[in-house]
Order: sequence, then C-alpha cells, then structure tokens
Amino acid sequence: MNLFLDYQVKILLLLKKLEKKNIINLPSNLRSIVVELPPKDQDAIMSCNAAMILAKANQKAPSEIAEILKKHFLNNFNEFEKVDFAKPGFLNIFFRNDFWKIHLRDIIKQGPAYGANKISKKKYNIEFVSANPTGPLHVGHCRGAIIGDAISNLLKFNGNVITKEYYVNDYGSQIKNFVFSVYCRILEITENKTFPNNLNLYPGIYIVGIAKKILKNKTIKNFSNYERIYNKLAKESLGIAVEIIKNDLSALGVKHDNFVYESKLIKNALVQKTINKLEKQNFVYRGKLLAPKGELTNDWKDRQQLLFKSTDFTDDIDRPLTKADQSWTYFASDIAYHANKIDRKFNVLINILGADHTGYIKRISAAVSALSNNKINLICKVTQLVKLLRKGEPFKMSKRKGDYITAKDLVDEVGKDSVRFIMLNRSNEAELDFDFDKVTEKSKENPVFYVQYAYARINSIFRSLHLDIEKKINFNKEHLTFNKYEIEILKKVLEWPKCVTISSTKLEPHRIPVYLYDLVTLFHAYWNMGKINEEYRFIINNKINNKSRLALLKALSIVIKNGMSILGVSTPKRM
RNA sequence: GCGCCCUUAGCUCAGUUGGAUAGAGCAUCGGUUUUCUAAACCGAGGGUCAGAGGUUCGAAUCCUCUAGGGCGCGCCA
Repeated sequence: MNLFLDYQVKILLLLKKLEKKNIINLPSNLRSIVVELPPKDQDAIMSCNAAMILAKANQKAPSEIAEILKKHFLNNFNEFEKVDFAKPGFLNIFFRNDFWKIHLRDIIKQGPAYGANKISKKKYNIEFVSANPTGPLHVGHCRGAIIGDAISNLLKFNGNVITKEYYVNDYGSQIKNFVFSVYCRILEITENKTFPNNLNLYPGIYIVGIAKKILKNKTIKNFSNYERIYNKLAKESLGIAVEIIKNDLSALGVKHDNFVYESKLIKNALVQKTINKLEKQNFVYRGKLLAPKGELTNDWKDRQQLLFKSTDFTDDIDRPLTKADQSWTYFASDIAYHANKIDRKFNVLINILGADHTGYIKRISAAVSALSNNKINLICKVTQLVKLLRKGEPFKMSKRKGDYITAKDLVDEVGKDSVRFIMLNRSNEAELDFDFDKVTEKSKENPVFYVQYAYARINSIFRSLHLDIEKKINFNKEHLTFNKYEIEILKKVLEWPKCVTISSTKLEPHRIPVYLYDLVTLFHAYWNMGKINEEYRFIINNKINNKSRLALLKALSIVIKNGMSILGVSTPKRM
C-alpha cells in the first residue's frame, strides 16, 4: 500500500464527482495531479497540487479553487483535520490524531512486504554480467553484476517473477585465443617454452592457474598435438574459467538462475533457424556495407555479406551476420539467444550492459523488435565506468600485462557489503569513483556503515529493554504521541513505498541507498539529542521512555531491513 | 564525422514521469560526550544548476542550438 497514491486516487475520484455536479471543470490530462509529501519545513503530512492544475480549466486563481476543494476535502475525508492553502497552489493536508497509530500498525503488520508495489506482476528475464569466460571478473563487470542483482531483488520485492541469466560466449575467436593462451602456459610449465609476446593472447597470471589445474586433472595426457587435443582442452579451460566467474559472483553475493551457452545455440542450429525466420520476414539480405568512419583502416575489404536490416528499426547501418569464413558473428548468435528468450514467454527482457557496449543497443533492440513483431520491449541499461582510486589517486593498471583488479580483489579488501552499497549508491548512468581508502573507513564517510550502524543502534535499544525486535509489539490500547522530530522520521518512513515505486519503474536502484542514508541521518540526529535532553532518550531507568517510540523504532527497522535486503547488504544486529 | 552518456557548492554526488526558499557528504571554521553504541551529532560560510534561446501559471528537470568531458563506431565479443 502506498498512502500517497491511495489518496491520489481517492482525491481524483472526488474531483470527478465534483465535475459531474458542475462544481468544477477538469482538464483533459489529470495525470499531473499528484499527492505527495510536502517539503521539510511544512508540518502537513500530505500535499496536493490540484488547485494549481485546475486553475486554468476553471479560469480562476489557484487560491479560489483551493477554497472550493478545501471544503469538499474536509466533507469527504473525515480523517482530515485541517487543509491549508499554500502559494502558489498547494493544499496541505493535516490528519487527525490517530493517523500515526493506524499507519504504523499497518507498516508493522506488513513487515518485510512494507513498501512493495504489487501493481503489475510480470515475468522478467534479466541478463547481466555475461562476461567472456576467459578469466576473472573485473571491476566493470562487478558493477553490472551488482546493479543487475539489485534490480532483480527490487522487481522480486514487488512480486514479479525474475529469471537472472548469464550468457556465456564460449564460441568465436576470443575463445580460440584463450584456449591457445592456456596451451602456451602449459608448454611453459612442461617444456619451459617462453610464453609468446602476442597481443591476441591472454597474458594474465590466472591463465597459469588454469594451466596448472589442467595438468593436475590429468584428463589430457599428451600435449604435443594442439589440433588433436583442442576440443578437450577448450572444454576443460572453459569449464575452469566459468567456475572462476561463478566464484567471483558468489563472493559478490550474486547468483544467476540460468547460464546459457552460445556454443549450444550454435550446435542446435538455433542460429540458422532464427536467421531463416528473419529472412522470411525480409529482414535479412546479401549486400555490401560502406567502409566504417572514424579512424582510417587498411584492412577494410568491401565484400558481399549476409546482413540484418536493423536500419528498419532506427539503427544507423545494417549489421553483418556472417564473417568472411562464413561462421556466425557474435551478433547472429545473440539474435538467436534473444529469440530463445522470446520463446520462453517473458513479458519484459532486460539487458545490463557495460558502457563499452552502448553501440550495440540499437542493433539488438532492432532484432528483438523484428523477432517479436514489436511486441516485446527490450530494456537496455548501461553501467558507466568505475574509476578506481587509492588515496584519491587513480589506480594504474596494465591491460597488456593482464594485471587488472578483479571483483574478488575488491571483495577481499573491502568486503561484500561495502562493494555492493558503494556500487549502488550512484546512478548507473554516471561514472563512479571507487576509493579504496574511503570504503574501508568505518565512519560516516562510508555510507554502508552509517546505515548499518543505525540498525544496530535500534537493536541495542531492544536488547537493553530485553525485547525481541522480531516479535510483535502490541500497542493497540496505547494512544500514540510523537514530537516533531519523531514525526520527521515517520514522514520519511512513509516515503519508502514511493522510493520503491520510482526505483523499480525507472530501474534505478541507486535511489534506495540514497533514501536509506537520508532516513538514518534523521535517526542518528534524534539519537544524539537524547544526550542533551533526556526527554528525547529512548530509554530512561531501563524502561522505554514513551511506548510510542517502540512503534517508531520497529517501523524504522523494517524500512532499513527491507531496503538493505533489496541492495543485498547485511544488517547486523550488533556492531 | 556519427551515436549514446555526463556537466548542479572548492571536491564527490542526490534531486520524485515540470511544483513551494535547489539538497547531502567531504573539505574549511566553531561547538557537543558523567552514553539507549562518539563508528555519532549541532551550527556557519559556500550556487549564473556549463552557456544561449524556446515551451508555460511554473524549468536543474521538456525542446533546439553552442561549449567541455567520457564511451562506442571493421566479418571483437
């Protein structure tokens, strides 16, 4: 339940009734009429902009409309104590005394479901990470992994069904290079052959680890003939690489439901079938492309090739489906993969992509439109780069040497909770600075500790009172009273469902850590007031100062916990 | 050259499908603890929301142009 949306609907119904009685005129577009929380300095609990929106259609000043609305609001909603007009055209709504009791009881009753927006239950497929199985995940993958996971949690929280998917690109020239790299490392160990200085190979130290493991497994006895052992070696190397990735993901607290292998799609001729289908729909033809713009290249060869007509769907050029050697391009098999997703009857497809894949969005969206007759919408979310810093200085890495910072390194150094919270604390569309030193700090500068600390403090109050925070609190008979600082916290608590709604409709999980931080700031501030004035303390002489505050703390803890669960960050009871 | 993203306080960033006096943190300066967890709190200063037009009762938010930064632009995945 969302209090503000509830009243928005109720007020809209009332306005329609008033229109029927010819008391007011309504404009054609009613969507801009909203009910929301007023700014901080306002004491009202809700505010509505209807008077402003209706002014034009009624040819009256907002204040005049407000007078009319005010009367009808008070007549229709018994729970409204008072309605004030505020310039330029807001109606500020005050509730009667029992308002907080009713709503706190509701929040506590909902518990782990408080804030969930169950308007539409859909079946989602969300594909994220999908890094090549050629080595450990790096920091960029890490961001995608965490954002994808948090979006999944968020959509699940709202009652949708989610399949988290990883597409394993175990086919193509990158894989050949990878397998050959492993081979060279094996020869380096067994025959002391120098690892070639070749830009196409993977020089990273983890390849040595893979080589050692293969030697230890002894499934391949004789390494002298590369061609002959290729299939076996590829299978084993890829298997180990996928395991490494799964371990990295699990260190981040991410677990995919499904791994789809590109090689399987090709084996099952799904690519051919899909391209045939598109051909029948006239989306595929043989033709030539213009030479690419930008940097001049010497190796551009003008040739006939199989092309997908993505320009029919707002792409800039048509895209190749086959390479010179007639094998499928990455794009061709990805089309087949998306056809497979469509066949599995998802309502919504989401892809989380790294910034370096931005240019890919148009063509894959085009393919999904073509395959689904424009019925399935593919939502692509791009995660921008992560800049690693140490003591405020950028981190130097050499791709050439393969010595990049892995996801595992991050988790080992700063912990899963910090990595997740920091990565989620920024809009995915903005670049992110990740400063190792700040993240390991246990202070306000490290927001994850700040939020966890609030939760731990709440628990310490319950502990001191010998109460179990998980158990029900009965305050039906109590008359709940709150001071203005407490009401400020409670108003923020009421905002939680809206935060969830916006985060999930926009697929922007970063709003949640930002909200949680604001929420707990109010709590920490209030806590400290108790040091100066006993009135504001939660506990006096080992007893709760005012039983109303237990209800407040309980509601607050519910919101922190629900929010942190979506982020996948722990909430320790004691710190 | 083209496409996408970004530009808000000295720094790092929020900012609710257009709404009330644009908000946090860091940094700077000044204060707070016989403690329910100081891993904290309070106060002060700090703004041409990159710039210019436009849309309207109202724009950081929408549109157009300009400037600056990032990423991408071969049958690489």
